[in-house]
Amino acid sequence: MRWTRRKEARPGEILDAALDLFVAKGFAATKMEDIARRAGVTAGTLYRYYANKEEIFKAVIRESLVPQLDEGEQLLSGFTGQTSAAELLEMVIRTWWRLIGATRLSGIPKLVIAEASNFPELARYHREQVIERGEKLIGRAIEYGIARGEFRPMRLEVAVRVICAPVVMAMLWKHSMPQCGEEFEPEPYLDEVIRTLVQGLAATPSP
Amino acid sequence: MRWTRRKEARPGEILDAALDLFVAKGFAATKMEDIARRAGVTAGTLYRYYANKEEIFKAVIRESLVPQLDEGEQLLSGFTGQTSAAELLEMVIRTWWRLIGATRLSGIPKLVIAEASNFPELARYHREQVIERGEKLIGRAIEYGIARGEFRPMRLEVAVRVICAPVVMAMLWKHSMPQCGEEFEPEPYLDEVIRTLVQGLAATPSP
Amino acid sequence: MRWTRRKEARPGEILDAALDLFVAKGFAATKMEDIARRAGVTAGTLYRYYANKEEIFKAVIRESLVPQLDEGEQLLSGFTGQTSAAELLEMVIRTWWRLIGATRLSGIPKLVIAEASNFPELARYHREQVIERGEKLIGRAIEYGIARGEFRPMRLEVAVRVICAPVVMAMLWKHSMPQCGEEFEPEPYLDEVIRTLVQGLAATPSP
Amino acid sequence: MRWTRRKEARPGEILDAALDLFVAKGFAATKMEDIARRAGVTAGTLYRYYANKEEIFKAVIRESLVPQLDEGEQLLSGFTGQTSAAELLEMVIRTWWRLIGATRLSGIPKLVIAEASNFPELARYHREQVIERGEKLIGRAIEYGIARGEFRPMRLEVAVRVICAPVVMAMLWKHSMPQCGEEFEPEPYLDEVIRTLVQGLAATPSP
DNA sequence: GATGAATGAGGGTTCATTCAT
DNA sequence: GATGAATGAACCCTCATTCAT
Repeated sequence: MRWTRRKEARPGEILDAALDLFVAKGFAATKMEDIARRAGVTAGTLYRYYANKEEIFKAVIRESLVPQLDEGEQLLSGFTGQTSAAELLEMVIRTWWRLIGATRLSGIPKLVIAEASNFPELARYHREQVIERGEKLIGRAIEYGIARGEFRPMRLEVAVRVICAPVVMAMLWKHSMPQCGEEFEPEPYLDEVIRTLVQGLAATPSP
Repeated sequence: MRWTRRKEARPGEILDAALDLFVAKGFAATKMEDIARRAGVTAGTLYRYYANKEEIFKAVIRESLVPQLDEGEQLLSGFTGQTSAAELLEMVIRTWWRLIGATRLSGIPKLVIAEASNFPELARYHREQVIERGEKLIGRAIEYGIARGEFRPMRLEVAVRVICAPVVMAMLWKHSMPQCGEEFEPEPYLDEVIRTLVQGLAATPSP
Repeated sequence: MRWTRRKEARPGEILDAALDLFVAKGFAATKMEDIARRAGVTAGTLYRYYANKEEIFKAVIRESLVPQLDEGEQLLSGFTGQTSAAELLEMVIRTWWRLIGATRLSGIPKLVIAEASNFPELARYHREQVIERGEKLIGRAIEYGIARGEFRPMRLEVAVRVICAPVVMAMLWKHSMPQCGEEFEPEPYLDEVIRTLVQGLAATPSP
Repeated sequence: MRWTRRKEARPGEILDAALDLFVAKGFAATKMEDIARRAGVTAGTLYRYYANKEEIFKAVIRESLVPQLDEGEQLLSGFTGQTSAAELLEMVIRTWWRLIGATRLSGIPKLVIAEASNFPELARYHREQVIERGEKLIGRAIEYGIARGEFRPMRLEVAVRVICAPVVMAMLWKHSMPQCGEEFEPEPYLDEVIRTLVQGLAATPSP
């Protein structure tokens, strides 16, 4: 048959294909026809759902990361005062990795970083919708640790980045190291990251 | 004669211009004519020195970081057994930032990460010539710390990445955060990184 | 049932919508979907009534002017020998303007002139069905004037064009001048046209 | 040879080709490649000289009509008070026809009228650069005639249009009538136009 | 050695048209 | 009879690359 009624499924299939290709080849090197073929349609069809390539790019970010963030926020909102800050921090990082880092979505940071200068509006959108919310989550964990005396006092926004950096890097490495024949094992790396951060942020033990 | 000097200087001027543009706009969005104009020549001239755009890209990556690494290695080769591992680690990170992070060269990691899949051969080259040497430098500092009992025992190649991650991220943020109106201040961030790493890697004090 | 009526009304509604759009934007710039939307149907439906865009265009031209011409001919057929040629000429021009010039149909000459080379067959049809009949009408008025000695002798087919030109131009200006911010007032213009023609065609008064 | 140094000749050749095609087929129906082929280059080359199709359109109007208008103005600026207004009017019309109507440039009005709605800016430019100057020329002739008592008093801007209409129509007919197998002979038509206008505008002879 | 005019392949996008539902 | 999702052929335009000068 020429077409089956999948109007509702199409946008998702398109974004799915686009995410794979953007992540694999970058924005500019991804051709509309490639996206179309992978989504099982022809190039013209893409334009029924998205005005142009850039809109697809934006939709990919919007539709894929934001829901994961919602879920992450919900999962982490329920911790009680019985959890130690160290446990909370570990939980945040491991949840982050499970929901995003271990999935295809881990390719998005690479995309956003690489294309930030060509699509500043997109970078801003990503910052507002994804980064700021994520940083808030992490910020709360640190605040909690400092308040409890578990973590030493420090500037919140700086500490947040100290924690984000190794996780974001893990996502980037996951997508760039295999290209040069190197393998990247996230697990031992993340274990060590968590250990180092927990110990590194800890309030110095009173003698 | 001035031209002779000019002729010999050309390749460097071209790579100089190309680095600026690649870093600012990415590989695909950088036009040959833009490179030419910025290098003070016309498009045709580029082809006297480089076979095509990809070769310029590769040359930029190849030529730019290696000399800095040479200098870095030399600077750090002279430390004596009197330096503490913590001091050494700080010195490594601060030197890294001074020689690379604080300069235009900080834009290269973004490029390599973004284009790793389109230029796997180049990614491999960069890994061998830059990353591996850098990791070796850092590995030596960790080894030294472990041997002295200052740092707790850990898998070297993992620890190396734990240290690299926040510094590389600083370079990436420096080039992507301004695009979304956010400012990134490397100094307080690096201070905190160093503090956290030093404390986080330290051997736990015997009670 | 309403649909039956609807079905019979459809072609007219389509041509109605198409006329508006063709006149406003030209043939090429008018999209099938725009026509459909304005006619209250979807694009696919147009093809139940017309084989393609060209056929719609042709139908628009064909169907729109001819009925008006019929009416015009009828109105003007009844003049008696008591009317002066000058009066008759004025009546022809004013009727022409009232039935066509003052309506949407005034946009058609622009269309036909612009697309004559792309649709020669249509141009020929328009000439035969519209222009020639119109010219005949005017020709009769002139003949009448010459026969009565009111108008000086002249070549009929030339005189006809001398009379048509200012009226056709009025229709063209009406549709092109507003686009450049100029307003076109047909009434004073037509008054002056009539005055000039009546005096200009008059047999020179015997001294 | 691959290319001969004709940088200076190219723009003219391109506009030449474009004018022919625009006049023959309209703006939208003229393909960039057609223009290129007729100008003896490839499509890409057009973009070295003009940013896009619309710019070519604008350049065609600008470069072709304006110089003719300059010449026309100069030719007509030298008439003395000895010339009768009738002679002057005839001279204006015949000069207009000789410099524009009898040449390829006679195709431009059709273009402008047809595309006025799609390119309002262009229509405005044409009005300012061409029409207004032309109307001024004609306005002066009428004023002169009224001042001398040769022409009857009338609103200048209306009279100007009464005179322009038949000449512009001649240019339009010249380009649209051949498409429907009809031939248009400008000479007898213009003779009659002039005769009618001169007589039609004349002050009525005192008895 | 340098220029820059010209090429031509290829990408993004549009839209008349088709046809399964 | 009507729909509207999908197609695919063009078209405009870009730009890396070439090569006569």
